[in-house]
Amino acid sequence: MSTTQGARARARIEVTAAIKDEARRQLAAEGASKLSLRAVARELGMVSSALYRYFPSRDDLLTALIIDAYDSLGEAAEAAHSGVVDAGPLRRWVAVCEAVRGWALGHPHEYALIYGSPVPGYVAPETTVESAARVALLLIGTARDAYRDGSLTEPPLAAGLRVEGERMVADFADDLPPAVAVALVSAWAELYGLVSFELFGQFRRVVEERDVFFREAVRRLALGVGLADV
Amino acid sequence: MSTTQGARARARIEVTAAIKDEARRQLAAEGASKLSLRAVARELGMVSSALYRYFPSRDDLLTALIIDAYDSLGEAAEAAHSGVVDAGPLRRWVAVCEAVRGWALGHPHEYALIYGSPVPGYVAPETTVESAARVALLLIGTARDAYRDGSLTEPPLAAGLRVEGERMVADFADDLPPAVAVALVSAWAELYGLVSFELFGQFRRVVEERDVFFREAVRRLALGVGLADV
DNA sequence: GTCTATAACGAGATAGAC
DNA sequence: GTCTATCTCGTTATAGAC
Repeated sequence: MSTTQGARARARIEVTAAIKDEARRQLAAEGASKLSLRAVARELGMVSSALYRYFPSRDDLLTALIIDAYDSLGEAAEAAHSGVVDAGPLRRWVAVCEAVRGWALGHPHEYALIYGSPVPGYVAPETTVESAARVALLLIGTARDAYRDGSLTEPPLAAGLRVEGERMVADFADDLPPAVAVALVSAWAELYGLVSFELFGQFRRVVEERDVFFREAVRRLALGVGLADV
Repeated sequence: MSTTQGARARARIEVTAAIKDEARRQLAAEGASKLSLRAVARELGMVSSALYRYFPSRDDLLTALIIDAYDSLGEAAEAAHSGVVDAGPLRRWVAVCEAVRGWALGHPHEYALIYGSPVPGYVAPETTVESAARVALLLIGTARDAYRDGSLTEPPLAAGLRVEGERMVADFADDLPPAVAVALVSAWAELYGLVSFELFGQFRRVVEERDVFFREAVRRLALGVGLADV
């Protein structure tokens, strides 16, 4: 009995994975807005109605792909971070940023899915936020460590952003000074600007030495947050 | 005779504009990858083959929309810049950045077309680069003016980026020091990271006071390039 | 010469009856 | 779960109106 259930559960997991793999292939070929349950089913030799046992709608399949992408990116960033846990905050910051870029270059279509144009008619549910936050948590962590060991230089904070900074601290950057929270959010967005421009072709004929260029750019972002240059 | 030609030319311009308007409407509703010549024709009461007199292919229509978007953005940025030509470089930098953001918020789908995920199967031709460069030229201009009037503080340049910086100077940043060219390119990409994150929903529950947040962020970008805080 | 309309192609999506 | 009839699409060839 339990073996039957186990086999059934295993089969379900396998089919779910096969569906997502095929969907990812279509994502790469046609773009997220053209993702079609029917086409996925056809490619897998299933009938479209069978897919609804695994994903109740196209949007649910999309959501699963988005969460997978955020988690895959998050794991890559966390792995890179673990590799340098003993290094100083700035080196860890750079390692996380380089992992983000590396993952993006290796998974361009999944990157576009989560950080590119929104899919028309699709709104991401709350379920995605936890996975989406993983990279940001690592970046916040490096700043927090630098703050705790006293090596962090608090950046200036415009008067008009004091309240906003305090709200940020309360919401997701506990312990940190408001100025650092504000700087972190800017640097976070700017990091993805660098990655997106490279990935989406805006650096063509503009940046050639992309590895060094990126590393130095994210180093400067870290300095802007207040991490020490050691 | 010339009036006939004029009428014909005028009609052609009007029809071309109507096609692009309708295409933009579909862009907003369905996304670029689903843009369909037939649907555009149907909505305009034309037959699909008639469209080929105006755009030799679907990709050419897309290209026209992309160029229009870059030009519309460029004009907005140039207009904002003209409004503050007499101000210092940093104020002009901020004005240009705010114009970019303002245009993006007002034209989200056209922004997604030029700075969002690439359209699968479409490659932008060289024809787009001139229009695409207009904002960047304004930003470079502010740095050049600051450099000429002596108010620019040259940012540090990593050893590994010297050659790259010199190439950038030769390619598009004549007169400027290599360190400034490199910093400009980073700031340029980072600017669009800020705009994209706001527009694509990543700031939901993260940034609330978006006007002030953006202004202060792009001010910091300007300082990173070396513009003086006056 | 400039335009629009008809018709058709091959490919693919879709809805519903069975 | 299968099949079919009917849609969509980009694109081309052709014919005729202005």
